[in-house]
Amino acid sequence: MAAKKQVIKETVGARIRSLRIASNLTQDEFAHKLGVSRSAIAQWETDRAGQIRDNMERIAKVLNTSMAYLVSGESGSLQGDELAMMNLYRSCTSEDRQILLRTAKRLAR
Amino acid sequence: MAAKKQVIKETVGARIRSLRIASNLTQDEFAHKLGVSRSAIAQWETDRAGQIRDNMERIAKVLNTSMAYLVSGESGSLQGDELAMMNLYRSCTSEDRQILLRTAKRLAR
DNA sequence: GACAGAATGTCAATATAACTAACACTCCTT
DNA sequence: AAGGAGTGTTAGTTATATTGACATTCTGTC
Repeated sequence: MAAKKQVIKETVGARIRSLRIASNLTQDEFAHKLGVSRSAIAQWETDRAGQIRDNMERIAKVLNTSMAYLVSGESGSLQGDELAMMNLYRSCTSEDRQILLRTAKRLAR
Repeated sequence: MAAKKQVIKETVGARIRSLRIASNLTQDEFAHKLGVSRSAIAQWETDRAGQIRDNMERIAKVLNTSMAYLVSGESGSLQGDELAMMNLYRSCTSEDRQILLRTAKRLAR
């Protein structure tokens, strides 16, 4: 109810828009991929409405990012292929993680 | 009773509960700090209902954590073996990165 | 065990936010 | 000027978060 004009420049909407454009998607195409209306996208990107969690997860997947980045904008958050690599690594058993680490050590210059 | 394995809480609710208890707060005290009803807390922690963004921000503040962790269960910064893995990955050529990704895809369950 | 008080779980009803559909506006291109 | 593509905006609807009341479990104490 209180006025909540954010001083923070980087908003969730700004990050969504930035990543959508980086993916060469129009709002319409993006909406179709997510299964929501285009006007919902427009409102997300202008921070007029939030997103329920299910949609946040889909957004992160389609834009190859993490919910953590969308929500927080933390620069340390992994993106793209680095995120994919870490997700795979985390879903491995500890034995397989050691295999990956050894392989990476061998390949790294 | 040796060192307890650090387990990543699976759901948002589990993480909220874990942090609330770590702060020695009852649901009632927690609700009062946030300005919401106690039953809302109970439903968050049992994943019967989500939280709007404003409340997520307050939750993170009261529990001394980040929205990113609450939402995704991942801390913004990498640590230990994960950091080692990512450093190695980053020092690989793009060809070798592809190899690592393929290997990880094969190993991941 | 039985009781009381505290803490939490559950459910119907309500409040509020997300979402849709329709329309408006701005750029381009012809 | 007209039309189309892309996006912004608004009112209305749908979906979800939140509340309040009641139920349940847990923890001591007798």
